[in-house]
Amino acid sequence: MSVISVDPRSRKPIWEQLTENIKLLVLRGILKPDEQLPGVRTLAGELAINPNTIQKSYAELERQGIIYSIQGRGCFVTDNRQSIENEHKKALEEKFSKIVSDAKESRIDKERLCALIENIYSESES
Amino acid sequence: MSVISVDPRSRKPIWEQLTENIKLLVLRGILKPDEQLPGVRTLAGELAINPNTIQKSYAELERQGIIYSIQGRGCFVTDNRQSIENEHKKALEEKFSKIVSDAKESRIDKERLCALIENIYSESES
Amino acid sequence: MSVISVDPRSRKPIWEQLTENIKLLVLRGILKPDEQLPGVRTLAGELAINPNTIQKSYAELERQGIIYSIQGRGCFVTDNRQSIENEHKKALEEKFSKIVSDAKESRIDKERLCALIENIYSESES
Amino acid sequence: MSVISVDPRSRKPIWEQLTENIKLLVLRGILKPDEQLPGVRTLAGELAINPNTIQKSYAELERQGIIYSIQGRGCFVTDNRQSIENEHKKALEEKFSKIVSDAKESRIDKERLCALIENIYSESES
DNA sequence: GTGGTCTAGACCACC
DNA sequence: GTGGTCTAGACCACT
Repeated sequence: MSVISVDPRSRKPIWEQLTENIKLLVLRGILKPDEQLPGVRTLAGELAINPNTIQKSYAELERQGIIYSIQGRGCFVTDNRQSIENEHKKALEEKFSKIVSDAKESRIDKERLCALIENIYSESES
Repeated sequence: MSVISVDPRSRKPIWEQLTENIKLLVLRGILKPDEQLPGVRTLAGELAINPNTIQKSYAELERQGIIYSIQGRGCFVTDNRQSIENEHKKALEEKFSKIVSDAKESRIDKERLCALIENIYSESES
Repeated sequence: MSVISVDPRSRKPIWEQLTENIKLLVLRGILKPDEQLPGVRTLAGELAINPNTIQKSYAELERQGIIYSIQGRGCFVTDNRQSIENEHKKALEEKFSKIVSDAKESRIDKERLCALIENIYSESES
Repeated sequence: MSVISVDPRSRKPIWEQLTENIKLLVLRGILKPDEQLPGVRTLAGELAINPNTIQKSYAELERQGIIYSIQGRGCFVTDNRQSIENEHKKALEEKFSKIVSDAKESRIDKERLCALIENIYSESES
């Protein structure tokens, strides 16, 4: 059984959810380099969605360099996890900076933000 | 002339941009309580977009309790700025917490986050 | 009537042909900046192919930054023709270099290649 | 061990890569006339690919007149290297001409092309 | 009206 | 068996 799941009722397109989902699995090392992804039809069956939707997601992942496909064999995880991870961190920091700017504009104290950070980082390791 | 502007190329719907835009103007006190908003057709002309889009945005703002409309007169800003501001701050803090969780999961140091905060808060007041 | 055409019997996917086709029209200035492209259904009718195929092509063109789409309005040509043109030239030169290497390996005289170039460049301006 | 290699990740079908690969070996004289090619199963084992793929490639090579097969014995290189070479050169020149036309249309100077040629031909003999 | 997404089902080349 | 392409037709949000 797969650990992948999507919410068809979300406003975010299923193929985007799927893309992000798999990206995270690769980032966390749950999907290891050169490991084969489930086939489009298989996964479509498990998630009860259309194979084409899976296909679109796989195509996007390949475009992003996270997976590669071999004709007649299937799709596999690339082994450049490091660069993907760096890119992901950079994107996160940008989003973070943007929201901090918003917070500043709304006159939220920076101490408040730091306190929130402390809370989250001191939570039990999941 | 209004200080309101929208970007039709953005992936975010125009009516959402407009809603957020006006919400900010109220928050910053640029639009004061009981001040009248520009008419639907007027604003549509200025922004070169469809009046229905403006209408949808005004409806959303009324639903959120930020403005009220009087039949045959127009739309006006409500005076509960304080509660709107609180709500806005709360929403910001939730988004902030969520992204901090993501950062933690990606093993970004909390010191890094605090440094980013310092940078932004020490920028010149715009 | 449109100047766009595709060959459904080619080995190259229709959506790729279409993408390349439109890219050339932009490059040659036949499609001008901010000009609207034909709608997916319209073009699908003209070319007697499925709207989804057009859609895939438009999506790729948007990803390449050659066009942009506005929700509910349509697709339009971007105005960064210069950068697209440069990128295109660079790609052409790479392909050219690669084939010259092959020619060298096959012991084709460089004089022969230059002669071919002369021939083509002295042809009547189309 | 053979000097043949293929890249299963490439978008180009493996059997095509293989065909081209062997063709080059014949052209360069590494595979000499009447020399026997590795057996289908042997080569399949070495390259870790499906025997059917090798079979398809050998069939294509035979169709092109580059090798011939003897029932129960195996496949052998034909000795009409000259004609193959000529055909290969002709194909190269056609591809070359086509790309030069594209370059002309993109207003790349012919001097630029000649310079590229000079560079490549003056490189150290590999 | 537009583009964007999704489904269902087909066909293809490749392995 | 696999992924890749294409068709037909539907639904959605946005304008």
